[in-house]
Amino acid sequence: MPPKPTVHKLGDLQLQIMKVLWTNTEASVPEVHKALAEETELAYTTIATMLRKMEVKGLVKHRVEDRKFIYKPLVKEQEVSEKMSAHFVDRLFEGSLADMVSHLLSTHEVSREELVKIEKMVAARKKKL
Amino acid sequence: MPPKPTVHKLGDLQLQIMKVLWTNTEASVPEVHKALAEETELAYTTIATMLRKMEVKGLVKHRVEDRKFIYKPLVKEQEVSEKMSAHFVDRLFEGSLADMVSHLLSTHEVSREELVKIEKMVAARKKKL
DNA sequence: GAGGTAATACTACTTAGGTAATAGTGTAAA
DNA sequence: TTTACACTATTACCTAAGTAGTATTACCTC
Repeated sequence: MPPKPTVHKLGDLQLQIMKVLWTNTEASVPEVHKALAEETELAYTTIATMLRKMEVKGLVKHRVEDRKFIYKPLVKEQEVSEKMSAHFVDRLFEGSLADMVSHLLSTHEVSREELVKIEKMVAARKKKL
Repeated sequence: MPPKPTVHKLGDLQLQIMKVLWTNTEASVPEVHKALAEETELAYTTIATMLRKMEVKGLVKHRVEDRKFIYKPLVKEQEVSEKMSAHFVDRLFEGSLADMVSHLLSTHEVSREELVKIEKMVAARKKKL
């Protein structure tokens, strides 16, 4: 098994699959397929193949139970979000979080509630310095 | 020429190249190559090939001048950042800017200055609602 | 025990990004 | 006028993601 999967560049489908696994802690192929069916129209075998590839890559592992493959994540959601975010901020905003937020604020739809939430988080973070 | 390049998923190299073009408003292949030489060790032809591919994709166009290809961006930096950010926030945080910021704040190194900057931006944004 | 059903196994193909070697060409210098 | 230089053109590979068809297997039901 490969030790360190390069977790900062997961494809869209892989990420969707991971999200299902994170939410359910584990899932069989049919379960993943069903969970994604609402968003996309993918063949059953597509999911199965992808999971197999993801296992080779070290993102998930499986055990057999009841003639079914039960897949479990091998990487934490926290870690993936972290790596992906860091990579993204680096790539696009040279690592400046402020630039990123600035950009998002000026282009993204944001509700007052979200703004308040952000303010609170920033304030809290400031105290920790 | 393709009308709408899918601007929300540029590869790393393509983005680096675009950044050079945006900064210089336009650039020849040697110029791009030189600009990127500080960050990576890429063959001259790699840059040339990539620019050709990017032209096919509709990201850039070129004119000939003095026997050289001068490439110009066909998409604005603003637009690319916007699309890429939106896609990213959607993919990873189900579109919630607050979740994204929360995550970044808790995992990313942030200086006091950055926090202050963000606070100001949020406050300014709130007034616009 | 025959057959249907639900899984997995295998194989294959397409596309895009990335990387680069080699071949060709035209201009300027010697 | 020959050659070297600086570009572009052509071609080729590799990898990863995504997508899925076909083959196989095993179990369950009648």
